[in-house]
Amino acid sequence: MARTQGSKAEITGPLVRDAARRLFARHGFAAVSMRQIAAEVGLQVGALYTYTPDKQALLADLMHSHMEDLLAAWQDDPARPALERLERFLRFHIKTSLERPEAVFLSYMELRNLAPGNRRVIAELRRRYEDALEAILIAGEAQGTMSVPDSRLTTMALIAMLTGVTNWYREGGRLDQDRVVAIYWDLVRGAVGA
Amino acid sequence: MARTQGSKAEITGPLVRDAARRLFARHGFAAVSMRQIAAEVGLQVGALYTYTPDKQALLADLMHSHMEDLLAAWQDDPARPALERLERFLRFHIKTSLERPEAVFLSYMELRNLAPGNRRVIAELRRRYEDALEAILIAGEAQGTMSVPDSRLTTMALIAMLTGVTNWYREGGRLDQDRVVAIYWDLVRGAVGA
DNA sequence: GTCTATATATTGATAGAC
DNA sequence: GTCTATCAATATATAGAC
Repeated sequence: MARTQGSKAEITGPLVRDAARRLFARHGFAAVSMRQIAAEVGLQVGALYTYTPDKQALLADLMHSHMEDLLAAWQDDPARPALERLERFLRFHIKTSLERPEAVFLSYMELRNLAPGNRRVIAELRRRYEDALEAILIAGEAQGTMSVPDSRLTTMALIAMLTGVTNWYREGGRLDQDRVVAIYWDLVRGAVGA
Repeated sequence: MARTQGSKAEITGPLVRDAARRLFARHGFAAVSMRQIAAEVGLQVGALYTYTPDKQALLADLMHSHMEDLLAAWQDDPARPALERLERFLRFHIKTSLERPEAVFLSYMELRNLAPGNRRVIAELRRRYEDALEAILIAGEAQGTMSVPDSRLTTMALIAMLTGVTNWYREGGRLDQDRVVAIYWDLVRGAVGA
């Protein structure tokens, strides 16, 4: 028999995660209390522990599922020209960063507040994401369509540059998403000497 | 009469600030207790309050003095070619970031943990620093030596890219500072279409 | 200037009623 | 599944002795 539609657990669980993600991103993991999260959802503290064994697991879970989503959503095709792959990566990264800025910011910033075991796991996932970009730069260099003197440094530089979009972009601001992508693509294309 | 040389206050005060800077940068402001800071310096908690009225003021002071140092140290010459000014800015920014990574990281990340009044002050100083770079990009566009379709976005993108160096650079690692500067300069020069 | 001791508030987490 | 009540730990900050 199917699970009860609209059972409270299936509604409240995601709400708890949403609130935690938002608050952690805005104020930092350590600065947010379980009581604040509960209040944001309209619960009392005790009820949160139906949805997470503890605060640390809540953070780790948010970061973990974000990185898994990211890696699952990124589909590359090594057979295509490297420049085309790079543009797709850029568009993917900016799109994700603007759609889920809190999750991106969390996974980027809160590694230091993870327990060592959790940190290793997330660092490894992040590494795989970085490697996806680096593979494109290496291919571009090999194909002669890019000039990338140090693929590792360039990878880190480009990701830092693109992720920075979460620091200043405001919905409904001066630039819309397509325009942002277009400008970043100009910058990145130039940076890799294409 | 001159102040007593080597009085404890003149030694301990900076030590407190150093410890706080290091710990705040590593674990985040909210995650660090006054007890941890005291222990790092070899004091008991109460003694810290000789050097700061409270924890918030300690953070604000660290960020404030860093930004003031940064702005005082940056000397631009608008009469020089924009490309030359840009290279100097890049060298200055990377040099500072590698010499004082904790201060740079703090001022970049902990705005959110400042009380509103302090936040306004630091945000304004940061804005002035960003404007110093943007002025160079605008001059480059005007001189025809750079192609910068959106000077504000490019400013934010370049600063994010350069500041990212604190995330991965390790003293004694694969690349020394001059090599890092050289590679970043290739990236930046390309990005601004020079 | 630093210590010990302490006031007061808040934290993460648990127990048991409903 | 959520509440109320509570525990033990820890937080910032202050007071007064030395």
